[in-house]
Amino acid sequence: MKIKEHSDIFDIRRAQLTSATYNVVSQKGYYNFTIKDIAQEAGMSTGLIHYYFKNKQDLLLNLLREINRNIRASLQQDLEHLSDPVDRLAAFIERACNLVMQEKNYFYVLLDFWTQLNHNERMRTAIQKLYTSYRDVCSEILNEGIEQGKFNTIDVRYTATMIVSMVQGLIIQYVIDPVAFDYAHYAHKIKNQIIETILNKGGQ
Amino acid sequence: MKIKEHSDIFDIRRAQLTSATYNVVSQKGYYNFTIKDIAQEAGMSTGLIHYYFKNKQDLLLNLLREINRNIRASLQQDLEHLSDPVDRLAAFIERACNLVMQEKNYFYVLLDFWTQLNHNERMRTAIQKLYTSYRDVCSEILNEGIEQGKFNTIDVRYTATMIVSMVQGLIIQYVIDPVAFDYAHYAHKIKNQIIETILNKGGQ
Amino acid sequence: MKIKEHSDIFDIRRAQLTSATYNVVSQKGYYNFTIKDIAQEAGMSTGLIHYYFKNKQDLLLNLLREINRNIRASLQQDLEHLSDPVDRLAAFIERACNLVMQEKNYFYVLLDFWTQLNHNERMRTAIQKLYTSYRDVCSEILNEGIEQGKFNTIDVRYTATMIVSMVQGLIIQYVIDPVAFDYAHYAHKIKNQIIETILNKGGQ
Amino acid sequence: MKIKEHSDIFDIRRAQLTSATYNVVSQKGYYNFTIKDIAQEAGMSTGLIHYYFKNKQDLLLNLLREINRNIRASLQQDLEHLSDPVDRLAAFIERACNLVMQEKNYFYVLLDFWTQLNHNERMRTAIQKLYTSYRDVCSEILNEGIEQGKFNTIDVRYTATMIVSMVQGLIIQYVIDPVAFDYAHYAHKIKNQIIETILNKGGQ
DNA sequence: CATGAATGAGATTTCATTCAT
DNA sequence: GATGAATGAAATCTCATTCAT
Repeated sequence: MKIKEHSDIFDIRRAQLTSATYNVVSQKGYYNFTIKDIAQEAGMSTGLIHYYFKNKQDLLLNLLREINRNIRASLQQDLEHLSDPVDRLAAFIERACNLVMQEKNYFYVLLDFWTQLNHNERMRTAIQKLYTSYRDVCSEILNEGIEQGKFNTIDVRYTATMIVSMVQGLIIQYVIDPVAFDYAHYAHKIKNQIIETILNKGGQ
Repeated sequence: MKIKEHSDIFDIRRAQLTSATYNVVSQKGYYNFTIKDIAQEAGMSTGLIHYYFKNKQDLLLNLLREINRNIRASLQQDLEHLSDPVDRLAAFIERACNLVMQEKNYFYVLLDFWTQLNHNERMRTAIQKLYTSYRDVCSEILNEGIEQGKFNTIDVRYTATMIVSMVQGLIIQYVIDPVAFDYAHYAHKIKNQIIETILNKGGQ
Repeated sequence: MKIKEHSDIFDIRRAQLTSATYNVVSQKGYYNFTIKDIAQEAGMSTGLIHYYFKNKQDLLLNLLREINRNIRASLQQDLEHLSDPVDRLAAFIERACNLVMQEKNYFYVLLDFWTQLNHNERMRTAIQKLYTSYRDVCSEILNEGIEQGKFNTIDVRYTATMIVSMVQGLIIQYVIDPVAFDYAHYAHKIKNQIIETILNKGGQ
Repeated sequence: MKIKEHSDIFDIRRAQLTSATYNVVSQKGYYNFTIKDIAQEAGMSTGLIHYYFKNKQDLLLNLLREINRNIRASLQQDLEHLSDPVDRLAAFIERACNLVMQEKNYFYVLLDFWTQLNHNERMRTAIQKLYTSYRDVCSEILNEGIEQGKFNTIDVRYTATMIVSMVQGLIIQYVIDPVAFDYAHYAHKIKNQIIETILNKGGQ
């Protein structure tokens, strides 16, 4: 009971702080925010943050993992009610492309985390998991499609990697220069182009 | 003479410092290095750095511009002796893909600069220029190919953006996780695939 | 309660620091002291000073305002229990002249602040307020005296300015060269001379 | 010959630097200027300054002495062609009051030097000399006037000190707050008032 | 004489972390 | 659990002065 209560408050506080950290990092950037900023955003004292998180790094690592969880959960949610591999692949691409339009900060914050790739083992692992997951999910869809004779017989790992490349590459160009091209239009176009390319027209 | 000499030393020192900054940022990361690190790397006193650069920001901006200059110059060098659009396109893709293998730090440092997109006007502009340049160069090659009837009649801006997406997307996945797939192989494959796709087989 | 306590400590620390600053500036001069000096004088760490004051400027501005407050309060205290304009004028002059003898540093520190007249808007304003206050208080006394027929009908603003000039001019000469003349004697003399000059002898 | 030439250049350079220092201190303030500022103003290198002056202090001390020389010379020039003590006293007051209107910076720079009173023996001495000189010149005029029966028999040292007080006190109030009163008018008024007061009307 | 590059000490300021309450 | 005052290390930047050329 006691423990349960404690655990509840503990989890709630950690969630509050993670959320506050996301907001603060979105606005001020990964390297320009202070513990005080988090405290103010969360409406707590600075000291309390170190009660719930070992240190700043720990708090940030937690945020990264939370973001990863959210992205994957959201992706899975979008795919789970679809059964046709073609629909699933379309949804996979759409979902990834739309994320950056719905919540641009998501990607900015992720970019900031990338700078830790070389300097923080655990963060590198977390980032790697996200992209591995992308490729895995995509590969799974491709395999299903091939099994069902709806997709051409392609190199699945390579194709999955290329699909992720196209989507991520487009997103990055958009994030760097949002007015350089019509992102929504291009996102739509690559979805069609990808599906067009791998669709087994002679099939059935 | 006098002026030339002065200018020489000034330029030499700035180049030394820019180079030292590149080395230090490569190793320690954009946000973890100090002016003292640069001084030690360059074998100078800390004060001298502020004699040649207004402040840390100024030094970093200079490094970014230098990197941009180098990338573009290197790209241009590789393309200028080729005349056939097919060769040029192949070289464009190869060059971009190879860069990260030859000098992995190049990309890590660039990633670090991306975190300034939201916080530094001038750096954003510099980064945007690089990617605009990528798309422009690629578009130019595509246009040549179409004019010469070697490429299909495609949407040039879109296709250029997609090519850049594929290359950059692949690079990013490689940088995040160098052992997740056989980068060199995939890089080779997308080059062929891209060219295959836009080549006008009915032409001539 | 809670808030009050916090406020108490906050105010106490600020007062301690202001006092420490006064001591340090008195000894080392406005431009030769460091934050570290203040910290040592107050027995605190350097970081704490910036916890209570935004920066060095803020701390100094606060000191100036405190000095102003003290001077005015002390002046008012000396005058409030006197009702006869002649007594009040005598007290006004005496008080001003005595201040520099009781606490010579007061004036040295003020002199230091004067060097900010051209370079710091808020300090200029604070300094101007002090002298405006001097002239206003003096004018008020003169008006009372005239109304009561005890003083000649004189140009009040001009006379007030002249009285302040005589006092301040004497103080400055004393501060510059304390042994050049018998300050106490001269201070006494100008008080009598001023009163003698404006006293309405035909009155009553 | 050689020595003479050397000496000429030496003096010229020192004068140039003193003048440049005055300009720079006027604009930037006593404590905010750098050797580089002086070098730029004088069109020399920073190194050369230390060839002609031992250090920054030395340069400033020289400036103070130069200002003193100028003020005294200018005062003497204005007085030397006048013989009547009344005229001479009027000129003495006028000249002092006008100086601040003609060249406001003069006084600002002097104020800055006053902050050295407690911290620099030689500067204190230089400043003291100026005010001693003021009182001496004034005393001399008063003595002449008394001898010639034109002035009342007054306490000369005291009166001289008071005259200097009135003038300096007015100037300071003007410098602190140039729009608080009509300085030119008040300056004119005190001149008349002073002369009126000490003029021996029963005389002759 | 003259230059200006180079030094290096020192100053302000920031901030993660701790800990007494 | 919660607070926020306090610490102190570290970082950037400034600048008088020196000295090789």
